[in-house]
Amino acid sequence: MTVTELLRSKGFRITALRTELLTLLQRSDRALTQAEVEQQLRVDVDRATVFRALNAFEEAGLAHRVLDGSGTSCFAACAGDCDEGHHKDAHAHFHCRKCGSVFCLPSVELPKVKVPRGFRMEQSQLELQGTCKACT
Amino acid sequence: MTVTELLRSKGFRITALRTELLTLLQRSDRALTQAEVEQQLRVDVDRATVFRALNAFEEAGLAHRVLDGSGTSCFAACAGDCDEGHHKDAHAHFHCRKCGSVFCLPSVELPKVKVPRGFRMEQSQLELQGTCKACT
DNA sequence: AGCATTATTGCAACTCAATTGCCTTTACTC
DNA sequence: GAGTAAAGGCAATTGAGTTGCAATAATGCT
Repeated sequence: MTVTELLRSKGFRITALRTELLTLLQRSDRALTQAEVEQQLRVDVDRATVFRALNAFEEAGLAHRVLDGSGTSCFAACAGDCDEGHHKDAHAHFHCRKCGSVFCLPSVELPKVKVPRGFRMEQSQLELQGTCKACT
Repeated sequence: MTVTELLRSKGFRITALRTELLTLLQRSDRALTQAEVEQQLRVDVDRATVFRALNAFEEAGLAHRVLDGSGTSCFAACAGDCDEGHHKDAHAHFHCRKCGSVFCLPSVELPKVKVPRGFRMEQSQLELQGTCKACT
């Protein structure tokens, strides 16, 4: 599916920003913060606009959100089969301590865990920290 | 080891705040945000002071930091065998979606994962989301 | 193509946690 | 008890995240 088709299939309108934004996320091999997104976008947009677009993408299942080590949100395009509000990207994320980048590791699967009696688990994330390929 | 001995063993001075703070963290069954810590402390202290104390504890291996779902830091006392800068608390954390609490789950062990060639893993966290015992 | 409808955007203001500089206070050492 | 360095208080700042509202533009319909 093209970016345009993807956007349309979720009921979004086709605007310069949203097209560029989704393309950018798809082409990146790592998750980007909003600040990074703003720098890399060719179009000149307001922070609030990017903010709302990213949130809309997440809710629609076009992108998923990861918290980097310091608590800032990073976004990456979803593999493809995510639904509204339900992300099935069951993979780990790697945070580089040197450059701060967040990588998606589709090869690392999430473990099945048992939570204590009374708790009901709905989702899980596996976060790894270390040094990335480029920084080694 | 008593709280005082613990503090002294890490080279800290014995102050009212730091004693109370470490005691509070040890007695809590869940990780606390700085705001929660400030509310629960009997002594009246500045935010910056609590901030520095928590960071110092983390660096010294007395407490570990967990990010709650929204990016805020939570702190919990370490089990005991953590070193300066190297936390060995290999357990998962549970974030309740209703009350926002963060629980340590010592019973859930972290999986051994293989990272791609070129990456060097140093640490990992397993974060679970759902509904906690009290909120069910 | 023209028009109405409604999503999207820009602007501005605001929240809140996190953070820092600087000066004062105080716990610890000798 | 005096000196020293850590710890604390105060004030100001950063930066991400949010929101309301009015202006703009994409889409559907005729």
